[in-house]
Amino acid sequence: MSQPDTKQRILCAAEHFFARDGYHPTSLRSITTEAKVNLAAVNYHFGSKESLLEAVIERRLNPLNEIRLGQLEALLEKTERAGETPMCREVLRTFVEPTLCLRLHGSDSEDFVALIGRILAEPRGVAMTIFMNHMEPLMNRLFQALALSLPEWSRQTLFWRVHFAFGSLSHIMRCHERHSIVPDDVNIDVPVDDLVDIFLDFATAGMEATQ
Amino acid sequence: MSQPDTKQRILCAAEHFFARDGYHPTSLRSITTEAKVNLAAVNYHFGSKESLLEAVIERRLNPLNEIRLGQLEALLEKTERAGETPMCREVLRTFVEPTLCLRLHGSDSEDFVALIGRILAEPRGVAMTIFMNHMEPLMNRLFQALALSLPEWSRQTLFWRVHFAFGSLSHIMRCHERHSIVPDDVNIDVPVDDLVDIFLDFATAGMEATQ
DNA sequence: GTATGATTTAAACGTTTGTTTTAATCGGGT
DNA sequence: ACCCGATTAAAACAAACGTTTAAATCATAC
Repeated sequence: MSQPDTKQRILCAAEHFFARDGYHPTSLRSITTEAKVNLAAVNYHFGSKESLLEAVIERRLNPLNEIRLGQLEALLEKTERAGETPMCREVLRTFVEPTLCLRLHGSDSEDFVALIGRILAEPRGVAMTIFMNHMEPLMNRLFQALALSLPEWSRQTLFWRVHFAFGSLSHIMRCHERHSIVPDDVNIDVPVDDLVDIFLDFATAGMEATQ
Repeated sequence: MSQPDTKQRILCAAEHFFARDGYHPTSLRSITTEAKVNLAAVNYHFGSKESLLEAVIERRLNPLNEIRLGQLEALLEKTERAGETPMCREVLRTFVEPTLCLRLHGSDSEDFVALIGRILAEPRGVAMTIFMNHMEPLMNRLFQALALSLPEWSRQTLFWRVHFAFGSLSHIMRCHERHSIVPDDVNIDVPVDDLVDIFLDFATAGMEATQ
């Protein structure tokens, strides 16, 4: 093979454009031009534009969800051994920290974070079905764990608050671009660890709020 | 004029499709078919597809922001007369309640809420610039009011938390469709007033969280 | 070296897109 | 009754889209 990484180059270029411009506005021609491959390579290697999107999602989401699930199970095991109940903040952290870590410069997954943020914002989009299939087991486990850490709240209340927390998270996943109104004296480039804590302060308080 | 409401019918149909499918996937042909007008009517009355989007946004956003700003100014006047500081929850309410009220069945603005939710999720989209121009004055005023009600927090902290709160809000604006995983025993159709309170419980606690 | 399967290439495919054009039709003022 | 600007209608426009085709090229095994 003269260029053994054709598929990878397509995946990277597609990830880049899908994240920046969205799925529909991105043409296969712009992807293949950026990837320096022939136009037909997409259909040859992936079958269709939609299958390409699926491949882009799966390449990063599967490893990410394994990390998330691993951390969550580890936390649950640890607290159960100690006869304790997991803290809401720590449950959330197992989900949030691996996510925001991908925003690190040079993590080569920066685009993916923005892409997921966009997917979460397109309720009936092509990507949502693909995405949700890969998220459902983890989501159910996370919901269980949160119910364990917040036994005083009804499932109804819990559901909405998880919803809100995910809304917040998906919002900042989209926003390494500053498309919102940023006051002059606010620095938007905070280290990832700080951002995780800033977010967990907010989300944990929201989850634990008295009615 | 045989059909004096051609423009309005186009606006409604466009709002419907833009909200459901997004801006790019929606064709002018599907809009004009639904509106029962000729294809050329869009370009005749609005100039272009993008200008149509702008008109769709402005038709509802301007009145909405007037209500929001009116309630906010009223609150600030009232508390100032009483020599008090506005409560964070009430500041947020002036923004959130008029928004979620549009989700009411039969408010004829249900589609618009979902559309705004989508716009907020497309950082570099055509709609974002249009949208932000109309939001900036209100956003600045809201940020001022929140700083007043939460004097103990730095502008940096405040900024991020406003960001999170808006993320939560935009998320539920998109989700009168149930695209997320809903447990069987959770009823997603809560009255608007209840949803406002459920949201304000979460967001206020998040805004006021101790670090 | 030659045959073989995998990959790349260039070109064309048929649709669909937003927009423009040109003619037909309408409604109110003189 | 007639005219005129505003609106509607049908048709065509060029451009861009995802996909397919068929030939050329490559790497590898015999």
